[in-house]
Amino acid sequence: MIDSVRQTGVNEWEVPVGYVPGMRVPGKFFLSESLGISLESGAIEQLANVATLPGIIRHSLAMPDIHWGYGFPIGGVAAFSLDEGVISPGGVGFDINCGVRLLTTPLAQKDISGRRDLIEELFRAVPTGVGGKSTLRISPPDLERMMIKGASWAVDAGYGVKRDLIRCEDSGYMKQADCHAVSSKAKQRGVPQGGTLGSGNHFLEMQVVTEIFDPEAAQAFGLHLGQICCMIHCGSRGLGHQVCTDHLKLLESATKKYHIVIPDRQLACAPITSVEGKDYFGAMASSANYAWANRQLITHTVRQVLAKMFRIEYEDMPLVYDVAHNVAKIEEHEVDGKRMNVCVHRKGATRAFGPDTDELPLDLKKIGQPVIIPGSMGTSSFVLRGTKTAMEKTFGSTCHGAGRIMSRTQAKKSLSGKEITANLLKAGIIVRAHSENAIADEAPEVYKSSDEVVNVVHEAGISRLVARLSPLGVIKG
DNA sequence: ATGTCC
Repeated sequence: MIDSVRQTGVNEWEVPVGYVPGMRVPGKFFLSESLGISLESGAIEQLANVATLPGIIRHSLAMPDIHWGYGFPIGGVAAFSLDEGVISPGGVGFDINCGVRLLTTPLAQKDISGRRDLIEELFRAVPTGVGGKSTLRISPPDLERMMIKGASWAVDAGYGVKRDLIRCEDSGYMKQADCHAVSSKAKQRGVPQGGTLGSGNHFLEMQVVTEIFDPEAAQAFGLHLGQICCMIHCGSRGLGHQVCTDHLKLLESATKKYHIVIPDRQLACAPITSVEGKDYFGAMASSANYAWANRQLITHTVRQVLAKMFRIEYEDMPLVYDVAHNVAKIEEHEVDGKRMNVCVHRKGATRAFGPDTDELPLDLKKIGQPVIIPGSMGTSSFVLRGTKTAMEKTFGSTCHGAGRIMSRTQAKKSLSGKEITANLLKAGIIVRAHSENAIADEAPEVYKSSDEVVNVVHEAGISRLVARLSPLGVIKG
């Protein structure tokens, strides 16, 4: 492990104040010894840099999928006081409300095994790739509604059922959306992309439940062994990216205007109470809502395809849950024995609220929030549940996925997409993408093992394993 | 992640 970092608990490490100049609080991260081998010192420096920001509460945190990112590390969590704290686009990421949802079906593995026609049909129905255009007709007024009402716009417009909304984090929308803070350029990019998947690590995957770790929680989440599910991983597309780009520029000036000293330009930020901070928050919330509506639109398309192909009912494909893993939110947490509202940044980290949290629907209150963790291509995904320990240690947060260990350029140089596709097919996994290139840089070997990452958070107690899902067919950008 | 450089 890195010098001066010391172990403080099971899979729990502390970066002391003084690791970089100006730290206001220590850093804390969750990692096993074996994952420590691929830990980048630059990511720990970023974790420490975040601890210098005004108003940060308790710790700058990182999850076991930590890696080097823009300003903040990916896998980072940081909570700020509403009076003295700042908001930073680097703490949210470029893909605002990148997230993942899990849909169940009444199908069993034998129903879809080897069904290349299903994967082809999904690939045809759900637009993918960089600049992928929607087949739905989203008008500019629809876009405004998407940004204000999120998933509930989609449900009201007929793209889903009411129950979907109570199975989304924040019911699928943030009330602080402010469309006026979203540039016309961002809106222009958003209109044609409603209901599209995107590229990179985004995917739509047919999976089968292959292991149940926690029968009581699995039952409450509507999951059973051998069941076919569909996982959807995507975000706010060009709209969120443009919002991030626009506001980074504005916040770079605001950082100077408010005399905030930052150790890295990429930590551009503004007081949460400032006009610049509020504008970014409003634009970010609008993008988050767009992403929730986007995942809802894709869900609708998937349900239509499955209903038609397998003669099953649209209503028989309920949502387990939908989580955001790139977002900043105002949440109530206990700080020094007092309940208070704080601004929690999660960048490549998932909310994991424990049992008895107000936000949870009644039937999940005893169990805790479902946490959906996507695996990399060809590897397992997981469902976990939030815990009281997460509420105490991580502002109710856990990991978000496997975490990249090889750069995209390196992967394209050393791996062949064709070979990877053939190997996956041998393992019974059908992959469909626009190009071989899109497959090479998403190969299983460019990511940390998702098994190891979820084991770290399980053992540390900041979420608990519920079920394992194995891939059968995947569509990629 | 991203109309992978306005």
